[in-house]
Amino acid sequence: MPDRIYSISDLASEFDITPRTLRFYEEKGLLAPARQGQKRLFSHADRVRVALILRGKRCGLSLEESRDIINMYEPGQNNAEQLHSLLGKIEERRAVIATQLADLNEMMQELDAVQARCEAALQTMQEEATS
Amino acid sequence: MPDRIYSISDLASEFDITPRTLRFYEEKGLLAPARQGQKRLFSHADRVRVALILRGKRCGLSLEESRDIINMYEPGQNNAEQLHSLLGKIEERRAVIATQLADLNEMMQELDAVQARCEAALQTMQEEATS
DNA sequence: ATTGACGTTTACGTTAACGTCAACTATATT
DNA sequence: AATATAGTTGACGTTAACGTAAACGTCAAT
Repeated sequence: MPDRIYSISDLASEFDITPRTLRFYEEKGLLAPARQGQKRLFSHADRVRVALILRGKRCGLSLEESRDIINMYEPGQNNAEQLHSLLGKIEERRAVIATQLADLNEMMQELDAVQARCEAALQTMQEEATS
Repeated sequence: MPDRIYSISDLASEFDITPRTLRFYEEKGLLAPARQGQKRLFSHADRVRVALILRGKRCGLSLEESRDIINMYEPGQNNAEQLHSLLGKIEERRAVIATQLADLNEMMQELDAVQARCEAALQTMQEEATS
């Protein structure tokens, strides 16, 4: 049901955030849910945007960066200049992500090494205990 | 020269941060440079720690998280309980990094898709112009 | 001897991303 | 009608990670 409508607390509980957070995201221009009087009505598209924002956060993006990237996903009808500028931004972002991937892989390798040292130390302790 | 000594501005300019930042890291317990009177004397080991902190930041870690992870790298002489706890933390961190890697790869793929759409749009505009 | 470059501590200011009230509205239920 | 439930808009508080400014020490060079 892609045309389902979500209340603010529906989305809040689903994504394990507070209503305040969703209002804040709207205030910052990351969301623009429909209204019925005062109440916010979140669409499926809004829900996807929330998921993208949270993924961005997990990657260490600021809300502003997330907003920019999410806006990339909806090119709309642009002129050539805008498209070129967008391609440039995509290249920049790609570079950032590339170094981040490299950094994460490094950290992972080092954790492997530390883990190996830990297990070796434990092994040694056990051998000493049974000697 | 692994025994070289760095001034605070040496490291600041090398890593493109301010002296204030290095003092702040010390204040937060991430660094503990030697002193000669008032002056801080940064060793090669301190330099490595700074690099680790900054890599952590690029990965979206808080300073506290970076400090914890860096401390993992120097197990020192621990007892079995500490080693087990450390192994647990390593596993947790490994899981976080794994999802982060997945998130980044997703973002990268989506950027690929947006880029393709952009280039296609530009292509179309060019063809229209020469028709 | 004073200027300038570099360092120090102390302390207050700032931004991002919300948390936490308070006071109010609307709707549904008992 | 009164209560409960879910929503709203301010407005102020909070934490992390520094920035910025003041006031001072030190040492070499002019």
